[in-house]
Amino acid sequence: MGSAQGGPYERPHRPARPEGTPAADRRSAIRQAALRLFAVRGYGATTMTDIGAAVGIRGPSLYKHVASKHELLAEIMMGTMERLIADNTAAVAGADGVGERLRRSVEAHIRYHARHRLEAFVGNREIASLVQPEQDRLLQRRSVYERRFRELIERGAAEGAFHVQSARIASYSILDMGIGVASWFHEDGEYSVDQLAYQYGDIALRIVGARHPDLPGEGGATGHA
Amino acid sequence: MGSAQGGPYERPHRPARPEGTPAADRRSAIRQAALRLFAVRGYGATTMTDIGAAVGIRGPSLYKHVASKHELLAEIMMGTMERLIADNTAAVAGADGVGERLRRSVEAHIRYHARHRLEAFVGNREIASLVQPEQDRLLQRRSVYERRFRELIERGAAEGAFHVQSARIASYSILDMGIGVASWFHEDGEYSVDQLAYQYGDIALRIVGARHPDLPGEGGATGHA
DNA sequence: CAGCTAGGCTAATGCTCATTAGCCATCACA
DNA sequence: TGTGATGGCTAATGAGCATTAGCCTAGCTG
Repeated sequence: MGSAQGGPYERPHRPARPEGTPAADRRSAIRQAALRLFAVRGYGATTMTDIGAAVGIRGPSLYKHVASKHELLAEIMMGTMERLIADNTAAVAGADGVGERLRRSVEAHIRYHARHRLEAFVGNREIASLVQPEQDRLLQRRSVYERRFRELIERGAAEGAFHVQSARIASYSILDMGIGVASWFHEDGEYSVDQLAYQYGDIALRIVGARHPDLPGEGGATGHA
Repeated sequence: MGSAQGGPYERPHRPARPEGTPAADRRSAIRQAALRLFAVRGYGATTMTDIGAAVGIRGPSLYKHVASKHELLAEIMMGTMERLIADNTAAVAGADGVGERLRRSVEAHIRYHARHRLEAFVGNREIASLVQPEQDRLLQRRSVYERRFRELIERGAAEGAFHVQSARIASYSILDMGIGVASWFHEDGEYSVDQLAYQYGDIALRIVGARHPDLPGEGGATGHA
């Protein structure tokens, strides 16, 4: 016996569950592995065999857990967008004033892109790899997210708290600089996620021309808490 | 007669050169077509047949003009990076003072990302699709480009003209917001390339905490040096 | 007008993949 | 102890693709 398959291969039957691994764990391990591979090699260059190998099984066995490679991508990307929106909702809740709301929104944005850099990275790069019903849905959700920033800045400008030439451009520049974080941030780098979020919050407030106590401008870093 | 190939196909022999098309033009038409397709579908999802069809020939005929699909991508990406660096060099030449140098650098950065949005878009998204000698060379060139911004900001901070918490983060945020332009800019949109470049120049100066006469903001001109 | 070259074309070639089929061992549970 | 479900595995299947081979015509050159 040994290898019961009868194939010419030497590999013994691995115990089906190395640990106490309920089905859900295995599935999420697959998603994690796929995420890492999509981030490093790109969706198109990642094979089901690669993903399987990363969790210790063969490519075809993945189909016992996921419907398709596309489903994996769609799930990762949609999940990312939804969490971004949910984080924004939570961040903004109970904040008074446009300045505070913008700061919290930006901090949540940065925090997400730093903490979940792979998700964010893939979520931004692989849009063209999505197939049609999903691609449109994703873009719609993204535009909801973007609109929140734009409208917040428009409101701030209308109230006289912000001073921008274009709310649209201000919002894009703030969002895009956050997206960039996902491509260079490293956990063990110079700054912690919290420090990063705080600094980007300051930068965003500068972009919209808000004056606020923490950043007097001249001697900028001085007063900050 | 008609189709001299003898195949079962109905397609007549297209004149080899619809216009006065010297070899170089055909080659650059191919590069253009490849660029557009890479941008829209992604490198991996674009086939040689697609590229051929876009210039009116069959996939295999492309090999009379280019060595491989990879070569096309590498050429596009390297060319983009080199022009970005060259534009920066030209922009900065003869500029006095860190503020002016930063403004001109940013304007050139934005201008490139708006005018050559497809190149810039592909250049940023398809890094993982490059094979090894080229990928490293590209990343090296990119880090040269990034370093220019960072060092400029460091210098400005040292001179007391800029006020940033981190030159690295300031430079990344400026570069990243420019990269973002390539993904949403549209020639016939709300702003011209020049207007866009100017606005982003202002934003960059705000990010680095430079006071400057053009953008008083709310009493912003107050402490102006 | 002979012949070379450039640049098309079709038809292989030889992969690489995602996905499906069909088989089997383990295990929870009766 | 028997049995059904779960989750592995190998071996198709079928498609798509980059690239190569080999052929052919038109047009220039002499």
